[in-house]
Parts: sequence; structure tokens; C-alpha cells
Amino acid sequence: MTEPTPNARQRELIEATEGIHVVDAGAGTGKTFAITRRYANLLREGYEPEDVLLVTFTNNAATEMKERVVARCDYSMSALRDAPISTFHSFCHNLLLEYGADAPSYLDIDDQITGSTQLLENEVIEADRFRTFLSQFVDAHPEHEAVFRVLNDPTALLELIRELAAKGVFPTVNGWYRDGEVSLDGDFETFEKLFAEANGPNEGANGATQSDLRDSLSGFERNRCFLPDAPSEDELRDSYPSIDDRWAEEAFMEDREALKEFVHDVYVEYIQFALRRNYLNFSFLQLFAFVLLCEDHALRESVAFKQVMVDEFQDTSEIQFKLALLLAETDNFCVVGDWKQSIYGFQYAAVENIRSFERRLREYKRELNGEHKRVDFPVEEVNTIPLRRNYRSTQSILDLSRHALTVSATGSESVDRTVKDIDGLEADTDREHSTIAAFTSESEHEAILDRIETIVDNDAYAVEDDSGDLRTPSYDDIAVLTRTRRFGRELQTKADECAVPVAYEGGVKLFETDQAILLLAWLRILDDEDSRRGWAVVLEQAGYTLAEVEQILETGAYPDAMVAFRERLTARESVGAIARQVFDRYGYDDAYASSLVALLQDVSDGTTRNFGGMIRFIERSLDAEATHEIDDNPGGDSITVQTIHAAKGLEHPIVIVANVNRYSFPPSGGGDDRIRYEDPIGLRQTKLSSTAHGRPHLYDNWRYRVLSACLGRDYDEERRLLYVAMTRAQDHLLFSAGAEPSPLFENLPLEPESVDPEIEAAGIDRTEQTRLQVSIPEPDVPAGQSPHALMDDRVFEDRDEGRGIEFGNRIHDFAERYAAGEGVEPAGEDEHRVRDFIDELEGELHVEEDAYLPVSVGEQEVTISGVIDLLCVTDEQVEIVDYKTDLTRDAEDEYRKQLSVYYHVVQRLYPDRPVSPSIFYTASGERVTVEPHSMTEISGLIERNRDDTIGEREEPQIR
DNA sequence: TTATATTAAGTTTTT
DNA sequence: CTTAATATAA
Repeated sequence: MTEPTPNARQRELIEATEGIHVVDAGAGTGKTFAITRRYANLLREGYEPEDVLLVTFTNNAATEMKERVVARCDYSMSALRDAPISTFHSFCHNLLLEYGADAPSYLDIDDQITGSTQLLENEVIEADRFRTFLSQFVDAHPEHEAVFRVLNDPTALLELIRELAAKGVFPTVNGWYRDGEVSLDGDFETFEKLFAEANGPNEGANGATQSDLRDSLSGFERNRCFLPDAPSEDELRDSYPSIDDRWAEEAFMEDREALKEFVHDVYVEYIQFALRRNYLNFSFLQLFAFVLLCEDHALRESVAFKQVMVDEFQDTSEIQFKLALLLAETDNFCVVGDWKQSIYGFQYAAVENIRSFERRLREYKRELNGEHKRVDFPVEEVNTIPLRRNYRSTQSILDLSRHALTVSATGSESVDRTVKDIDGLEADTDREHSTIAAFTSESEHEAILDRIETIVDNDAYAVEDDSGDLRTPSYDDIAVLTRTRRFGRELQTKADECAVPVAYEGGVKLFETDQAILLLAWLRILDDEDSRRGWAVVLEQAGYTLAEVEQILETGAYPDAMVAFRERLTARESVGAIARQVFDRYGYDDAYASSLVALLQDVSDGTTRNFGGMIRFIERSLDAEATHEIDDNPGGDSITVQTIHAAKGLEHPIVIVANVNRYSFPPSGGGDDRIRYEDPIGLRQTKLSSTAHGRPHLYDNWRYRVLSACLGRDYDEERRLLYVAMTRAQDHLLFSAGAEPSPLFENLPLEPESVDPEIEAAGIDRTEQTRLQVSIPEPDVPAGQSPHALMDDRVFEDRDEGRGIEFGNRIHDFAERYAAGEGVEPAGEDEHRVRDFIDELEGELHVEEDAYLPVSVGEQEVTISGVIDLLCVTDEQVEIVDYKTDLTRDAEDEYRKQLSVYYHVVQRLYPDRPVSPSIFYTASGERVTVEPHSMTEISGLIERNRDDTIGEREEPQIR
């Protein structure tokens, strides 16, 4: 790809190598391009790579940056290998490895970070360790009993610790680090303002009506039980239209000493627990790096950089902003981001970092310079560079996307921002061919698939190609973006049934796959502890009826083959090896299986055969709904389905924003954490344990009730998500909702069309499964047919007019070997013609390619398989050749069916070029191109064929 | 306009 | 189970 010339703004960024710069880099404005150019420019100006810190959001981004920098400067990839182009986390990791041994001592913790301290990456394992820690903790601290009882989910505490760490609140052994405690107490003055805002009277038709706060406190006592000190609803809502101001203080002021003590002790002791077990989590990495840089002035000054750049600044947390400041030696400080695309609040990203950059910068400098000067450069002058030219989308898409940031997300919410307040982007392209539309349907999944089918090959949805021309769209050009992962999975299932090619991208719940369930069952069998449960799964899976399974479990008369298999597993050394053998046995040879093997091998240290531990790990992973990135890209021409989060940074010619429904976008329900840390009210518990009425009981915390009524819910991030989704689109943008669209959908300036999908939602039961055969040695595969099964058998009679199958085989054999370049000599006229024919072909030749085509027939999923004689592939096209030794062309209609199957297989392999199936008649040297049947026709042919032979081709019986 | 009942959900994911 | 938005009754 040739790099374009930077525009004026980009050039400003590239050349502004001194001073503080905030780059407001809108979507698709060539941000990465400009950053890498700026980096290269710094090197050109004489900076060494080790002078320049460039922080990215992900490791992938770091690698990509390096690659792009290498392309623009004299340094090689290996020269930049150790350059500080990395994520905050890996920077901190390296820093601690090198200088961090005593970092814990600044928190008065004696344990050290040593060379053997590992980064614990798997959160399921960490949760497990945390649970272990917590049960010990409770035993050791009976004084915390009252707060501990309040917890419903112990791992929520771990999440709280992560949150505190991300916000720079750290414990020391005897208290809190620096002014951490102030944050925990919250800020009453700020809260008072929120209270006043929520409590301001509303404007009614005739005079003032009650405040939002008074309104939302109606039913204050319904379905809950407060401690006796709580005011009654009548007391609380005594005055009208606003409640009495004194309630602000009454609610805010609360004795939280016990709570703070509890959180403190859990926090600091968990850090100690982790250090003693030689591990750190991602949060502690940043925590210790910050403490180290804060306290060790000599070290900070020695590692500080002459240049600091932070990419994706809208996704940084408070602690990361502060880390960046500590790492800057001068005011050569450049942050790049787009507040409109800040969608990682749940990972404690703080939009304010970029939205109120200057204020935070000054605030943090003051804070960090408290008793020692740590940020030794002026922060008064900040230059803002807006990147507004968008190289991705059409103007109409960009114009609409601004509305996303101002739509109200509920029926009642009012957004106090208008479209005019949003800085718009300007499209680089003049083309204005975009279709922007919205549709609703009772059956949304089908409606989406239906729409996809109308888009593909439809010039009304033409998309711009690399050279700026319009071309016809294919599946590849379409992406369906969803708020929740669940909808994407559902859509994928539906698409499989309707034979629409889909590639789901993003994390997969690995432990919910058949593979994992089966493996878990076998581990249970091996473990003995819960072997009945394991056997039940395995037997049922093998096709035994429930009654039979019960009987086998009763008598313990397990099938011999299974017992033998168990013995073989027992001999295995490691869990990884066991997993591999199980998958081999069942014929699982896919990405899920190999990921499972790798993961289990990884978490089990590769050596232990601790089945109990492994079973627990899998169970925990199931509980936690843990997801794993699986490299399962089938390739080929297929639509992309992914979450909006996963799509960030990407672009697609055609985007369908799907599932914009009530309860889904924005998602309903809030967290039910019992201990929370919220700005500006600080640390709170939603329930209180007390024996006020004799028995211990969990009371609702009336103060929290009032406080949270003042905070309300903020839907800004949901709007930004919608914005991100919309700005992924290059050419066309569609929105889809079901029976109950979200206000986000209804309030967009669009006129939704209600559609009735025509795509047949044929309730196809997938029969595809792989079973353990107990008496049949071969694993059962999907009902298989060869393309010949499609054909009318009569055509084979007398086909070769006496030349025979033997003859045909010989010619095929010769053709295969000759095409493969084996240097065989032709014998006979047919073989000579084959040789001449092959010699004429230009392109890459593939012989005897296996072809599998899944076809939905009625309620069944059937896989047609066959062998393609010859494929000739060039950049422009792909030719399929099937040799026929027939003397006549009488059977051509039948052969057409066979070639059609090959055609569809090959077309999926090479979606970008035309595919032409043809027959080469060896008897005449004639080559005939065949018009392939459509998939629907093929499935019809199979059905007809099957009906003729009913009863003959039954599913292989199990057992 | 306000109080109560009903409803239908249960995120997102990188390090 | 819990939350919060909305429909409905008063």
C-alpha cells in the first residue's frame, strides 16, 4: 500500500515535536498513519528509539505501530524490538522486572517482587486463588464478619480491588497510600450539587411539579427492610415539590469505618497473598509501577522519556494518565484519541482524561507534586490538533453518526447536548451513494439475513473499491455489529440454518462447546470422584437412551470399548495429552479442540495430572462464562458478525447495526454488587448486616438508596457505542430492531420500515454430530453422500461403451500424475489428449482436491463429498476440470450436478474470482463448460434422490 | 401529575 | 434476586 501524503492537520501533528498536544482524532481520520509518521519524524530529528515512549492500547497495536514505523525510517524491525512501543501493562511489567524488587516496600509490604514472580493472566485461575485467599481471610478476621456477610459474590470484591487500583487508590499496610482515603470518603460538596440538580423542581403545565429525586424516592420502603434509624417515606418526602435539603447530608454522612477497614484489609492482604505466591495480576502491575516511579525519584528521572506519546487516550484510566506524566521528562507530551469513541468505561477507562484533558493535567500535576516535585515541566500551554478529515465514510454516514451522540436512550431521558455541539467530520470522498436505512421485524434474525441476501450482488448497494470505483458487493463486505455477544451467536446459528455464510469474530465461550463438555465428562470418569456424572454424559452422547444409561450406571457394566479407552487415558502423562487423545477418539480436529488442549496444558503447568483441579478449573470457567479468542476463521466469502467493541478501529463497506432493541441496547439491569465505589459518594455498601431485631439480617441501606437516586444512570457510553458502530461503515449503513426497538433506534432521524422476512426459517435440525462408536470402529460423520448419489444411476450403465471403469481409472490416474509433474509418458490417444490439454493450461494446478459441501435438505444437514480431478488457479479465475472417458455427451446433465457441487465448494474457497466448471472428454479432446446449479437446486435434487431410495440410506445405527 | 403494578431483562473485554 | 423502564390506575 502506498502511503498517502499527510493533510495539513496531520502534518501539524507530525511536525509538532515539542510541547503538549492533544490530538482530537475523529474516526477514520488517519490517526495511526499520523502517529507512526510523527514517530519516524522524531527519529529523523535525532531522537533515539529509547528516547520515545509510545503507548498503545493493545499488544497488536504496538506490533502494528512498529511495523509501520519500520517502513518509514532507517531502523529495522529487530532494532525496534526493544523500543518502548508497548502497552502500559507491558511497560510496567518490564519496569518491575528490572527495578521493581522493592516496590512493595513503599506500601510497607515486606514481600518482594522477584525474578520468579509471574504475571497471572487467566482470570478464572485468579478468581479461584482469590476465593482461596478470601476464605482464609474470613477465618483470620472475625471482626470483619458483619461486612463479609453482606457479600453475595466474593469475586465482586476482586473487581472492586481492580477498580480502586485503576483509580489510583492503593492501601499500605497500616492505611492508605498518599490521599487514597479521601477518595474513599467521597466528596460531599460535589455530591450536594448532584443532589440539588436531582432535587430541582420540574416545570409542569400549571406551576412546579415534584423533582426527579422526589419522584424516584416514591415507594421508598416498598419491598425492603431498613434499619430502625431510617426515615419513613412520609418523613423523607415530607416537602413538595422538592425534598428537604437536609437529606443530602443525612444520607451522605454515614459511619463507614468498618467498611473501609474491611476493604483495606482485603486489599492489602490480597496483595501480600499474591506476592507470597509469586504472582501479580494486571492491576498490581500498574499499581507497583506507579508507586515505584512515585517514590524512587532517581529511578523516575533515569527512566523518564524525552518524548511521550499515548494512543487511544480515551481508553486510559486515571492511573495510566498519571503513569504517563511520571514517565515524561519534558513537556513533549502528546496524547491522541477521540472521546466520542470511549467505550471501555467498564474497564475503568476515564473519558474525562481526554474530555477535560487540561483540567486533569493540571490537577494531576498538582497532586503528583504534593511533597516532592515529580512533574517538572509547565502544563499551562496545551495545543489541540483536531483531525476532522475522514477517509472512511461518506458524508451522509458521518452526518448521521453525530446524532448517535445526542439520542436519548430511554423514553424519559433528556440529553442536554445537541448535534451542533458535536464536532462533525468531513468526508474525503465526494461520492454520495450511501443507503442509510432502518428496519424492524418480528423475526429480526431472519430479517437481517433476508436483507443480506438482497444486498449481495445488488448494485443498489455498490461499494467503493481501492481505486475509488464502485463494485458489486459480496458477503465479505457486510458486517453485522451487535451490542451483546449473545445476539451475534444467535444470528450465526440462524445463518447456518439458512446457509448464509457467517464468520463470528470475537471471544467464544470455549467451555460451553461440545468438545469441552465431553472432555469434562472424561476427566470426571478418570477422577473417580464424580465418575457417574461423567459416564452419564459419555453414554448419552454415544446414543444410549436415558433408561439404558441408568441401567448401565446401576450395574456398572460400561461398554468394553469405553472401559478400554479409559485405561488408555489413564496411562497418559499430562492433562493436555489426555485432552488430545479424547479429541482424537471423537474426531474433533478443530480450533476449539486445539485451543482447549493448549489452554489446559498451560494452566496445568504441563506436568501435573491433577484431575480434580482441572475439573474445578473447567467448572469455574463455565460459571464465569469465560471467553477465549479462537482462531477459527473459515475464510472464504462470508459476512462478519462481531460486537461493537470488537469492531472498534475496523471498517466495513456495509454495516448493519443489529439488535438495537429495548433491554439490549442499552442493556437492562445494573450490577448487584453489594460494595461499590462511585464518584463522588465514595465507598458504600448497599446492604447492612445487623441484629437490630434479634436475629442477624441483611437490611437495605436507606442512605445508599437516596444517594443512588441522585446519581441516576448515565447513557453516554451507550451513545458512544452507537457512534462507534455507525462510523465503522464506509458505504452503507443499516439499523435493525425487533418487535420492541430501543429508544436509541426510534429516536434516530430515520424512518424505519417494517419488514416480513421471506427467507425460509426452515427449522432444520442439525444432525451433524460426532459420536463415540462403541462397536463400530469409525466415528459417525454427518450423513454423507458422494455427488454420484445425486445422479441417476442408469447413466452409468454402458457409459463407457465397453471401455469400462478400469479404463476410466487408468486415464484419471495418468492425468493426476501428469498434472502433478511426475513426468509420466502418455499411452494411448486419450492420454495424449489429456497431456496436450494440460500443457495448454496456464496457472497453478491442483489435482485430486477433496471437496466437501454441506447442504441443508429438509430437516437434515447432509455433506456431499467428492474429489475434484483438476483445479487451475490464476489471479483472475479458477477453472474446475473433470475428466470423462465417455464416448458421447449423453450423461452431461447428470455430470452437471456433480460439477455444481464442486463449483460451490471452490467458489467458497475463492470468493474473489469467477469459477468455471468444465468437463474434458478424453475421447474427443472436447472441453465443455457447465452451468452450475444453485444451492437450492442441489438441495432439491438430493431430496428427490433420497425420496426415491427411502429406507435404504438410514442413519448408521448407534451401538 | 403521581403512585403503583407490570415487565423483562441480566453487557461490553484488554492487559 | 435485583434493577429500572414503562404501562396503568388513581
